[in-house]
Amino acid sequence: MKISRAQAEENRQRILTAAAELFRARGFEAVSVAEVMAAAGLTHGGFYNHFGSKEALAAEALSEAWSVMAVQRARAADLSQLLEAYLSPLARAHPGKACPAAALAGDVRRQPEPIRQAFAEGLEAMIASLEDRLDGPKGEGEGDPAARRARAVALATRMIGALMLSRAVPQGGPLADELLGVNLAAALAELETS
Amino acid sequence: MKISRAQAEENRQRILTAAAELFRARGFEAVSVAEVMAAAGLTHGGFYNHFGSKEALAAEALSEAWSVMAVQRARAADLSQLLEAYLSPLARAHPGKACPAAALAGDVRRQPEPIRQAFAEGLEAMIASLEDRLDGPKGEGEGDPAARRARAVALATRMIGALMLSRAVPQGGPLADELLGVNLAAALAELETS
DNA sequence: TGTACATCAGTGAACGCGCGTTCACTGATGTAC
DNA sequence: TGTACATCAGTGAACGCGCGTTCACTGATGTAC
Repeated sequence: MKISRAQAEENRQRILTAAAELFRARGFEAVSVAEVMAAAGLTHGGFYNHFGSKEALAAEALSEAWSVMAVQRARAADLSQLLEAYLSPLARAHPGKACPAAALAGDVRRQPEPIRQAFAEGLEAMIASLEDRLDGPKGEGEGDPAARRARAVALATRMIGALMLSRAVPQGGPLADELLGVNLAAALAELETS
Repeated sequence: MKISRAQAEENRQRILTAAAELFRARGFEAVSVAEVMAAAGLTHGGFYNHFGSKEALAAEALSEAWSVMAVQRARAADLSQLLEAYLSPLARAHPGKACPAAALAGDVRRQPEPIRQAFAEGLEAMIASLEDRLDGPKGEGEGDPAARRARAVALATRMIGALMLSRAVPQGGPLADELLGVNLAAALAELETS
């Protein structure tokens, strides 16, 4: 049966939202097209009415996930609150709803260029938004711009690396908590000396 | 044809070495058992004479890769040399021969417990060897042990996170080099203030 | 030491399965008149 | 506004393919005597 254009557009968005969560939760390769479609309440055959290939879906879903993350970042009151939410047991427990980089950085390396591109764009946005929030609430004593950029790059690396590693080691063990705790403390300490 | 026991043992080791490189290069799921066997110069049917399952191979191959890395760490003259080698374009270009954590941290999260266990053991060894090398050549002014451990955990996070991210973004682009450069500089700067 | 035979590492065909993608078909939607 | 028809999003069976694993078989090795 045909569906109204508005309904079709809504379905496309649901596929994208489902894919953004499933890919983050389980990786690009372990999630099938049929599974994404089922999560969106559809059957797999219609997938190619909306996307040219699974790869095209992956690239769009990654951008979608980054967009949602950017909104969440913008909502944070300040950098320390953002860090506490990012490096939290809650974020660790739900990769499908948290940072795309921490969920997919390892996979992206083996994916084709469009996916790498989408990944890099989101990462650049994350770095830029961290940079904006470094050095006090309304940029009083900003110092060297290159140094601030470097601090933002290093901070993003720490955040993403810590969350990834904390998820990789046995859950519930001391190392998993230590990875979050140590890196959160180090990041917060660096904020003080700005 | 049957083969001598020594030859069989050598074959097992060749499978392990091939797997350690292939899994790091392309991930656990993207590498087939047949491919590993072919890389070891064998046919796929004999695989189960040596390992109970692909999963068992993955766990052993990961431990194997960590062992080789531990030897390489021990060979480094000092921590700054180790950092320069770890965060180098050469290491980035050859994931199959470099750090298992940077290659597989993203995949390990979705693997069964034995693989997570092997991952965590190797990571603990990496952290411990970094800790040993912090605070000068022969531990003069070591300070608080908990603080030294925390510095080692944070340093490992930075190393692994930087290498992973540098590989995920488009190769040859400025961001890939910036991720290595910024984190290497930050790590070396932290070494000064010990 | 020599001989007969059991062992078992390696081979390659075969298995069942799930994947990405294709396709003929359906029928409500949207449009031409 | 009403009617006839073309469109096209969604369905579900089918495709070719590669995977992990199994299995009957081979024949040099290693052992019992």
